Amino acid sequence: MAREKIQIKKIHNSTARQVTFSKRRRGLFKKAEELAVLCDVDVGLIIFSSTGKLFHFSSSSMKQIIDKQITHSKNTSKPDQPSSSADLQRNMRGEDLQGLTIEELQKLEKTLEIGLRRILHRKAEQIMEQIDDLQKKGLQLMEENTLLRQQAIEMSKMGKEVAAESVNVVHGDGQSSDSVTNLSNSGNPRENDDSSDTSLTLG
Amino acid sequence: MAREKIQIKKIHNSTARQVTFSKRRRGLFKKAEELAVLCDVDVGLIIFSSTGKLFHFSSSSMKQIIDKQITHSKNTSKPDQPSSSADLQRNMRGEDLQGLTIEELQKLEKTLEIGLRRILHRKAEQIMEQIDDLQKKGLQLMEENTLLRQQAIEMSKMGKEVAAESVNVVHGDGQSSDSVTNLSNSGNPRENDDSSDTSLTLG
DNA sequence: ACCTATTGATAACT
DNA sequence: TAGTTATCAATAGGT
Repeated sequence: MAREKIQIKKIHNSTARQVTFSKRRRGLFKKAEELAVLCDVDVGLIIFSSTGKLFHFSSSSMKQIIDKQITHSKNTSKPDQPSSSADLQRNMRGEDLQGLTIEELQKLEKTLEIGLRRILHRKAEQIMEQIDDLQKKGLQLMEENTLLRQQAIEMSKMGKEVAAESVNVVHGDGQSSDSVTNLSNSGNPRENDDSSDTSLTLG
Repeated sequence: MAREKIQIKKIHNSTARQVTFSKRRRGLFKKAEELAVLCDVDVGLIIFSSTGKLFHFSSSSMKQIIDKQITHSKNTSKPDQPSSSADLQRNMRGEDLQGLTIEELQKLEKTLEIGLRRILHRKAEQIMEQIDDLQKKGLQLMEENTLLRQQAIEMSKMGKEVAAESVNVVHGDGQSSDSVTNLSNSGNPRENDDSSDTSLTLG
């Protein structure tokens, strides 16, 4: 949609692909949100880039709180119980239906439809919650990483100073810090951390 | 992006909202797929309409990836309950879903879908039975009618003969058949219920 | 559902 | 990565 029409197939030039990803991702998020607002629907959008970055948008979150209240308030009223609970439960599984009238079947159908709708809705919410969670954890880990890396650098400096004082380096076990020991990594070549708004990198 | 610029806020006219939903949903799916292909990324898109309908798009193995991530992160929390029969029944109604995992929700969904399918199947059977029944009764009545009509004709002939003899015609109303009275039932107050291709409505 | 004037998105370039 | 712009694509309102 621009200077030239393009074929919808993988862009092989990696730079161009990255640029297009950036632009189109924004556009997609924008349209997702517009749809959610205009039409009053729940929209969830998840994108995993090939480098493991996660981008997501979801329109429901405030909605969950409201739903919780509704679900809760529903429990206060429901004196309904025609046949036995066990019968009803079997009926809801589609068993022992032979004795039921069309009206009863219709009522059962409605109940299941509503239940199914709620379950689907909740499932989508759950997925979005999980994603939020992952994102938060990822960010925490990234911060932790940064901190540890700095500590490693400082330790490395201290090590050099010690070495300068005496050529005899005790190669013993008398290490002080504990949590830092496993930090020999540094083999982490990705740094840019261009993180835009909602991105998270999974190792 | 059209004849007139619009504000991004809920469309109050329900018809217009539905139309816009339809159009924009298509557009969004298209763009989601284009992004996935052009940039070689995994895209997952979930839309819940306000009527409970679910629309989704996902490129490649989104589902697996999400499930994996979720399963993995699940280990970090969740006390887990065995869940009583009463709980299950509420869950099947779509209530108290907050504590359930996605796996549990999925299982519930499957159970309800199967139950719903069976109920619809049984309902269709029931309806067919009733229709058969009505048809039989209808045929019976038609035969009975034919008979009665013939009798009427004959009576009429006899009446004419009698009339020929005497101008006094007896205008009797003597209805014979009994089964005709019960034919006005089928009172079904179900309303439109637009969704659900699988529903069967009796007029 | 189809049409089309208009707005919006974006490919190529800087 | 950000900004510009010519061009293509999406779509709001109407039929």
